[in-house]
Amino acid sequence: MKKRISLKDIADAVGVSVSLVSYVLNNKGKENRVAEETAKRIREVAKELNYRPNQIARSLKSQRSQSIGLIVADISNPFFANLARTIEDEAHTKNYTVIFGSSDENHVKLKKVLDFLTTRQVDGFILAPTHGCKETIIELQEQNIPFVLIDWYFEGLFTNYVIIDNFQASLDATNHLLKRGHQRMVLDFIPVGIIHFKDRVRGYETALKKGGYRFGR
Amino acid sequence: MKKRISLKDIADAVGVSVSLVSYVLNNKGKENRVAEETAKRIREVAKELNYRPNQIARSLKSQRSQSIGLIVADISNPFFANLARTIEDEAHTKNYTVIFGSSDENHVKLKKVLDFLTTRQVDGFILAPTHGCKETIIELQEQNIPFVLIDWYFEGLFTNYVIIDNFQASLDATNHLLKRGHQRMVLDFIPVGIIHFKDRVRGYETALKKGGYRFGR
DNA sequence: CTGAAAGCGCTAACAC
DNA sequence: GTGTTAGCGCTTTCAG
Repeated sequence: MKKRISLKDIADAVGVSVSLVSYVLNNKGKENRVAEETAKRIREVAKELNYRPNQIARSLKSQRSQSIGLIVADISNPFFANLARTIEDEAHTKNYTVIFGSSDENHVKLKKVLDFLTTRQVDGFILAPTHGCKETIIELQEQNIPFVLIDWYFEGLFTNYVIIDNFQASLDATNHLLKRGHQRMVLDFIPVGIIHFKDRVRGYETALKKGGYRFGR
Repeated sequence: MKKRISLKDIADAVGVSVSLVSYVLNNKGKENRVAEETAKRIREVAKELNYRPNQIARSLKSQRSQSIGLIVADISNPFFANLARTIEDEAHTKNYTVIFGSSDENHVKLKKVLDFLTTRQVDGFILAPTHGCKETIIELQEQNIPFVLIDWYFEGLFTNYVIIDNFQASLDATNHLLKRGHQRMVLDFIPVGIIHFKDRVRGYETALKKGGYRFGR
């Protein structure tokens, strides 16, 4: 039954103070002029004892958890799963961990998950908004927790977000169809006033008008 | 710029000690006979100030991070993404958070991710082994970190694992084909000595023999 | 019924 | 060059 090794264990083994060990293991030894010999001993013992820093303690001190919360509608949805993978890779290279949560497109659940992860002190969120979550987003802003929205944004709400260019995509799609000679088409969408649907309608309409076609609702 | 609210903030606001606040907010007030009136005040103020416990501090004290590491080959693979979702739901109900990592079926990367998450003090792992990771698994055991293997296990290694019944599945599949009148079939598999492939061959062979058919390699 | 204080593992300012 | 100490936010023992 091995216990986890702490800085103190190393300090005791080498016969120095914890702070020295901390300095050396964080490579701050240079500036603090730690004796090369001591540094070497410390590094050796740390390795021998298989020391793993305790990120929790570190986080408490630094006030940064080095983790981000990823909230999507459903992590088992391929679109989000792919996203998750990319985010994971990027996060890991920056020494960040990613904790995920699914909202099921339900703003009540979204809030619950957000709260859950906030308690875990995530440093920020990447989240896919759900219908009706505007209030929650505003609260997030007020709490000063960094976040970026994906796949969706709110008109009149100043937030970071990354989405596709719905207008351009719709424009291109319509033009593509027109070019192939299709003149009668219908744009199907959910009429809930969501910004990206508006953009898509606009793209569709623009392409039609530019081509000299009729646009009706 | 709101700062995060701590127990001390509440204590100061109410005019009591932090310990009292801690008791009340953890519902240990009953046993410790906290005055109903005081308890009420504390709860009110906590709500007003929108207090969120700091799980990091809690973890440092309790030595449990309330999080589990999920390591799969690739989180964007639908099989694993589905698994992830189920695990997430279950974990959240138990007040556990799940941190994920992908190994890309590479045992070197697996070890790296394991190490990364170990530093974060996850309480345990759910992991899909990769080829060649036996050594790493043994180290995990030696470090006394709880884990359960999924989709794969090692012969001669005493670990928890959850897999499908490869033998039965293969037996059923073979029987199904035989029943439909298919007598010439071939079982294709990767000959790397992985336990579940062995089981599948065994199921296949058993079905064939039982049916009185020839089994050759 | 309530508070003081120690300690979880780590960092960093400061002292020697 | 190295050690002491305070403190991150919380829980919990022990006093009062």
